[in-house]
Amino acid sequence: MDATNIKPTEGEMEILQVLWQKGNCTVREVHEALNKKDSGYTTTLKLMQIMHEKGLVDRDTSAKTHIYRPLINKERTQQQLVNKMIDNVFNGSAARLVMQALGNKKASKEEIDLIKEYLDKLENK
Amino acid sequence: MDATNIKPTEGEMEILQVLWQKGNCTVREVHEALNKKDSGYTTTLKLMQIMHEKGLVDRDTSAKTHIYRPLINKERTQQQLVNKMIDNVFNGSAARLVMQALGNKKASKEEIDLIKEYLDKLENK
DNA sequence: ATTTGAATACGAAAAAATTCGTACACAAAA
DNA sequence: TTTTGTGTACGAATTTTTTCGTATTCAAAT
Repeated sequence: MDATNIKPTEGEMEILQVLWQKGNCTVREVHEALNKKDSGYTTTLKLMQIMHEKGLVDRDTSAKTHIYRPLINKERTQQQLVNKMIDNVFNGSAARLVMQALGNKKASKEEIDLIKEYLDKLENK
Repeated sequence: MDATNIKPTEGEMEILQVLWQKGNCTVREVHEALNKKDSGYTTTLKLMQIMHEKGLVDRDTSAKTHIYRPLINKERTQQQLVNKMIDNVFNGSAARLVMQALGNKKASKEEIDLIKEYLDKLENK
């Protein structure tokens, strides 16, 4: 199966987040990074094994402790999910999504400036 | 059960979209708006009945054909989902989400201008 | 050599979400 | 009146996702 069009589940996304951020990881590292109090180590392990089956991650099994790394592209995956959300939640309007995202308390002054910069760049080409 | 903190499933979101857009609807109207070739009428019906149980929608059963309307707030729900995505997919950065959303082909010149306007408004207060 | 601890493998249970078959109600058309 | 079409109700099957129990392996500490 080709991983290009695969939509990771929510749990898988959480794991991918860690892998994208920290690079190669053991299962334990991921599990600890997630800091899940509500599910055990073997759950994370199983999830990562399934992700391997699906082709979402690769792993090095040469040592006893396996090392996982993401196989799918971060930006492309994010784009897919954002597009899906635009369609699914904002009736196809990217602008609406953006405004909703900016209207919340998570958007700090710095972030807003960053975006203005980005918009200027977008416009000047 | 209080619907405030409920996270609609994907299927439920699709239905809510229609209800938010069109206002009061029959099941058939929703089903047709969704234009799902892969699932039947009773599936949509059942989903909407479950949504009623959960308190996501209300319905008028006085006539034979029931009329459904959304009970949860569109903006608040969108906000919840966006926040979740920011955390879950963009490591907590709203700016990243926004840029990803704007970087795609769905963001037209008009949309970008809209957002600039919005940002100016945000800044001037 | 034995024990202990940390790791994987894997089947299966549990939970969540989706889908559908079928029964039944009722109004309108034949 | 009978038939037909369009509804709802609702249990159950299916599918997807998450969770875990248990067996096993292996290396390091005792």
